[in-house]
Amino acid sequence: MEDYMKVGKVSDAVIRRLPRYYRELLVLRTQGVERVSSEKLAARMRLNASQVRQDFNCFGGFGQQGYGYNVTSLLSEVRRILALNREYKLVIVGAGNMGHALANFEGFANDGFHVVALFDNNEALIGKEINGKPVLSVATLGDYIRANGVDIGVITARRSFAQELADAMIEAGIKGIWNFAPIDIEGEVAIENVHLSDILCALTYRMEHGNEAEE
Amino acid sequence: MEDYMKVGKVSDAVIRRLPRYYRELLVLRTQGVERVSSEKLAARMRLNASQVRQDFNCFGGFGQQGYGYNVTSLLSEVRRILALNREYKLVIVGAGNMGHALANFEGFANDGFHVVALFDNNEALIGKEINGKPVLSVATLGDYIRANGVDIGVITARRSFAQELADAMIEAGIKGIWNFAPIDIEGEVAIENVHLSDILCALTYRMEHGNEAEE
DNA sequence: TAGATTGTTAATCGATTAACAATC
DNA sequence: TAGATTGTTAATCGATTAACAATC
Repeated sequence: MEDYMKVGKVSDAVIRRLPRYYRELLVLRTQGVERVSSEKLAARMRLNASQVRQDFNCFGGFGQQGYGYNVTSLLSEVRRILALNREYKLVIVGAGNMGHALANFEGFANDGFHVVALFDNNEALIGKEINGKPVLSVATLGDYIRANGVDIGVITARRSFAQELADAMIEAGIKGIWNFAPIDIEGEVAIENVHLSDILCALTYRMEHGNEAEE
Repeated sequence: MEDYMKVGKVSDAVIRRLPRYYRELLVLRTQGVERVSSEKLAARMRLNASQVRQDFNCFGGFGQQGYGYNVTSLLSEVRRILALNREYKLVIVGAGNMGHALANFEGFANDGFHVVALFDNNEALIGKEINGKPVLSVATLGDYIRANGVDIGVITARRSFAQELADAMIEAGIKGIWNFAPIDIEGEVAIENVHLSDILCALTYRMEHGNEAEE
């Protein structure tokens, strides 16, 4: 194992901040900023400078005393830590409105995420194309994943199908699942459950109870 | 102020769990379950029973010793706490794929969220309808919010417009903002920033580094 | 009453923040 | 060298978990 792979158990809070660092560093690079101190980066992100240094030091010493962090090299370290320095094949299961939106998601463009196909059980959709990607029958999902080495499965199907779709994809060797159905998918791969309704409810809570604790 | 309104400062972690309780209680009610103990509820949600009791006791004593919690009445308490016992008017700013998907979002159906209009600056879209809702010019956004008492603004516009759209909506008296643009919107109202790319990056992190710390 | 389970206080654990020696 | 800023240890803060008296 390479030296830079030796990371201890990293807390969920740190993992959630990594993509934010990545995003902020992209902005800094776009602005042509060459170096940044933990203090400046923290101020931009409304974090604490100690926290920024602690976070990066979970993975290695990327800074230099008296100088700070080189934006370009820190960016490339964070990319590597997030495993964004490779390509991913995605399938979207459920070709409804949400599946449609994700098939056109610009956020995929930059970071090597390639939607290779959508799946649905609606005969009217099967055989069509969405954003140039074929819509296939859910019956062929497992075989397609195996045959094409698909990495990530995105679930936008209804709640009642979500877990069995996940099981089928895991069985077929998928590495990660990004679930938008309103149920907590479980399984022995990396899973991110996104509950849009939950976020909306948190919003109404804050609208009602005041906004001090915002994010 | 009513007695039940007296809540101290509630941590973000608790607020994030409230919608999950709500969702789980809806399932229990659907299954016809009449009462539930903190232990059973915790087991279903993979939480700790103490935590469940602590969480509810931020807002009041909803249980009964030796009995547990009545599902129906707890559900109605959580609904009230989340401020879901009223109706909300929403506008969606940005009638692209994501705006389109949200205009059709089923999660809105149950909980009194009503999308009343979409806004875009694309002349080709203005005047059209999406899911029966008019697409209007962004130039009329502020006036529309004022005239119709819109509660929540959903931003699915591009990054470069997002903050100024938020500012305009806040100026017009909006109460909450649900932002999907890849930037952290700031303002003196309740705001939820959803960064789908960030979640996807957290997924690839876990795919690469193993899944022990999953959610 | 006896059993169950809450509400609540205390203990533990982990994450954030502060401090500072190391060093560029 | 002097100044700046890291990496890292220690202190603090807050959230989670355990324990148990109260009570239905």
